[in-house]
Amino acid sequence: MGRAPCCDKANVKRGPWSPEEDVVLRSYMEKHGTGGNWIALPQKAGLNRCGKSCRLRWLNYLRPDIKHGGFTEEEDNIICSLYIKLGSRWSIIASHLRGRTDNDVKNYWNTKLKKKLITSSNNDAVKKNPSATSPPALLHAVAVKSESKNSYTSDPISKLYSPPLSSSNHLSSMINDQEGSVSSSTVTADDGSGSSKAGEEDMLLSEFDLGFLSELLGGYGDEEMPPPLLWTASELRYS
DNA sequence: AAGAAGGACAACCGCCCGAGG
DNA sequence: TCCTCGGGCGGTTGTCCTTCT
Repeated sequence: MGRAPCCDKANVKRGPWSPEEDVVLRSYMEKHGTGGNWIALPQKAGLNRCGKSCRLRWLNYLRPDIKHGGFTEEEDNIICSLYIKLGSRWSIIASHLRGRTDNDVKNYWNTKLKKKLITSSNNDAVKKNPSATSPPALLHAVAVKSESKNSYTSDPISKLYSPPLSSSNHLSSMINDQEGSVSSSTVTADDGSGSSKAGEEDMLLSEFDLGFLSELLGGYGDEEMPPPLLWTASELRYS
């Protein structure tokens, strides 16, 4: 028996937001902030929407200083490098890019960056070894994933690159503890069920693959990452 | 010109976790 | 200590737009 839904889905509007709804939500947020409760917000604001939907709309679209599209080469490098180090921890990756949201980064990765990486790898592999007909296994895994609808747990690249973290608390401390770099050594190899051994077994990535990817990406492969650009509470609440 | 296919991205779903009672 | 609730996250789906045939 699952938990009760956060709202009555039959009685709330779903789908794309209208400009009118955006105006209502934005003006309410500018005047009151979230009030510490997203679930109650739509009722207070006079919106016939789920609280989570309001939250998502605000964080990913209406929030001030949000940038859409136009990812720079430098941002590409940061995203790729962090993906190598952290896996699909989009919120953390997004925190390193001012004005970018996790959803934005995730979409960008899934639609463009992943393909770009695969293309680059093919070209590079051919340059290095003309007789080679396929990219390294790791990048092949990306290609496999892009063609499948496998779940997260069976995603080969997630498996390889995503040392499961024991808790979001750990992630927060990881971010806060950073003094300008994201090190793979700060990531706990833990499968989330208390077995670190399983986590270690997941670290199947060879040095060759990591080196290859770093070389491929250039930029931040083995260098220090720029510090995360964390949003302050006031920025988030906009109150 | 019309339909199909693919790309981009907004939005939803379901799960996990921490806080608080 | 247990339970409930809300926030947050990552994966997936839906929709619109553009390009191709």
